[in-house]
Amino acid sequence: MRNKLKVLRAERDWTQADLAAALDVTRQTVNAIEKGKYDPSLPLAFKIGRLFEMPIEQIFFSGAEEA
Amino acid sequence: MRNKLKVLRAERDWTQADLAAALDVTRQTVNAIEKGKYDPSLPLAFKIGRLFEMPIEQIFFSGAEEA
DNA sequence: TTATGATGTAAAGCATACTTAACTTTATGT
DNA sequence: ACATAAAGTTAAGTATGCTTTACATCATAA
Repeated sequence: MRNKLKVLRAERDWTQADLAAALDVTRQTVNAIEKGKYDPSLPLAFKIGRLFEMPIEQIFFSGAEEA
Repeated sequence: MRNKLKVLRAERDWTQADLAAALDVTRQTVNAIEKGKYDPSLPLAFKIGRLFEMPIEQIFFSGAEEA
């Protein structure tokens, strides 16, 4: 699953640590999600959507590869 | 996290087993999610959204309780 | 009553999400 | 060169998502 976190962060000039704090997760978690190491849980995805004020589908997209 | 799975299923007259098959998960998984025992992973939530042709936020909603 | 389909539930196991702690790399500025 | 901030990465541990197997409950119907 790909995502726009890095761009959304850049638009706001936020560090990974800033975003992590806003989401109440660790910096490592933000880094891992941003780098596609794993997908966020649904609750965390909702938090992200709320924070950036956009639908989850506009932030995360399941590339053609996945089921 | 609450959800409308039971209603969406009812509207289509699908059993939990039908939905499970459509999502390629087990019947127990559908039952557990439907009963709020746990939340689906983000990829599964996407599949559900695609299947019912509606945004994830229209199927799942984080009630006031959760972070 | 007996059978059948749908739903509910539980235990054990594997995979994934997330944490803490620590170290490395890259870029920027002095 | 040295310091610092940001990003990248790793290991070990806990929690959650999902599977398989199995059994229990409930409604409908023959």
